[in-house]
Amino acid sequence: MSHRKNPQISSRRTPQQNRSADLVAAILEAAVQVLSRHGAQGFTTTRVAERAGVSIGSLYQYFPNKAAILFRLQSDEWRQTSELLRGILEDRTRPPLDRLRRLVHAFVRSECEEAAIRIALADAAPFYRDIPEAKAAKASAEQAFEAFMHEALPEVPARTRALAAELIKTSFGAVAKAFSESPRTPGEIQAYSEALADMLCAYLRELAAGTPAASKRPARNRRRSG
Amino acid sequence: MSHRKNPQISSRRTPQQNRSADLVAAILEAAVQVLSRHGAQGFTTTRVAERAGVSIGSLYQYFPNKAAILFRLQSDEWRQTSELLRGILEDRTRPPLDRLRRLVHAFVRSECEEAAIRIALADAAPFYRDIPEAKAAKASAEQAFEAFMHEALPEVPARTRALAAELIKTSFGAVAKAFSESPRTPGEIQAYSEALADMLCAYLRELAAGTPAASKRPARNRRRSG
DNA sequence: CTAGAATATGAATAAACCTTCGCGTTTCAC
DNA sequence: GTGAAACGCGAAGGTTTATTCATATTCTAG
Repeated sequence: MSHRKNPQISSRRTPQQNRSADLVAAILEAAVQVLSRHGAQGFTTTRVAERAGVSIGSLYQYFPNKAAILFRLQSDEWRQTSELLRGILEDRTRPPLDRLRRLVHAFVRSECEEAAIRIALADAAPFYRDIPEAKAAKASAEQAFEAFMHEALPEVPARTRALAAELIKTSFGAVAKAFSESPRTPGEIQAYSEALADMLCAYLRELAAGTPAASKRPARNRRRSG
Repeated sequence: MSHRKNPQISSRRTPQQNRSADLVAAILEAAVQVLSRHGAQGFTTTRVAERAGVSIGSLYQYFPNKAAILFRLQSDEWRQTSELLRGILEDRTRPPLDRLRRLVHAFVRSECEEAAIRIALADAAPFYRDIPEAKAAKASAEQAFEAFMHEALPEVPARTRALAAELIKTSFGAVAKAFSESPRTPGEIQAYSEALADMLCAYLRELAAGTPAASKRPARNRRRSG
């Protein structure tokens, strides 16, 4: 496991004039296009610079290396998605399970849009994975979700709740990503989101109803505190 | 999406004598070691040959390219896991939900063993993805799971069941993979598997009980045939 | 034993790629 | 207007990597 070098992320130079800000914007837009057209494998600095219509030297004025560009794209994306999810989770006018259902639909839909770029970004994950700054972008949504779980399962022991939270977060993101990998019709997307929402809601309902399925589960391996 | 070249998979030459069979075996074993030590990024044909103690030329006698080696590793792994899962799913002496619970535990445990190689293989997926031969290795488990779902939800409409099957398969694999990516204690693994099993079982139970949570779900967006 | 097939070798080839550096150009503060 | 700082450029350096091929060695049938 000693093969992962922690790449530099902070930019070499910070844009101060308008033209350089435009240049950075052009690079980022070009990066998205290159990534979705050529995939993670074909994502090269030369191609990005070419597509952006700037010199390769200019690119390296503002990004210390290739990984920094990829990280920036992923980071922006996380931030954007975080905003979306937080907005839904914090709408206290609706009951929790209703919000969860909306969350699923919104997220799956957002994953299916621009699926190409999301898949490519995921493929490129080895380049920027393990960067501490990565978690900051997702922090907002994480926090909102913690609050949500607390609201949805007030009676459940903290340990159980934390476990459930992680499980839902994980399955949520992973399933949506897997689903976005092969193209589907809007109808399929709708039906699938509905099923995923059904599953998560069923789980939460069972947790809220007390020890889940105590009579139906084999008695061994019970490790609940109460 | 024109960037994916369908790589050659079939080997250039088939081993006929013992020494060449040994050579292929040595290469595959070395490939596993290189992959888990250096990751998908550091997986190079030179390193594999070096590690295996054979010449790079010999490697190319039996594998047409790098992707073929990776594909072979993934393929073997899928076959192996398929066997494991099928064995559990087809044990008709236990009730379906009990089998599902066992399935979860077995799968998560197997994913957590040798996590390094599994993560690296997933990272390398862009190299061998979209190869038709890939699906054959998983077919055995797929089929067993279809049968299982039919047994577990006999009364449910086929459409709903198919949707649930895909959802469970997807979330199952994705969650296990995500979970294996960061190291955990055996206790955590156990607790997490239990939670995942709880979730899947809750869902199946609700499906089996008829239209799930009809009264609790908003009336709009109902698209069930009945 | 021997010819031919199978096998093993590794230097060489060729291509792709990341990143740097020196120099010319534009902008801005004064 | 002027000097300095910011900006933009792209050829060139240097490394890595996949793959080939001519040659040498080993095996096996007869």
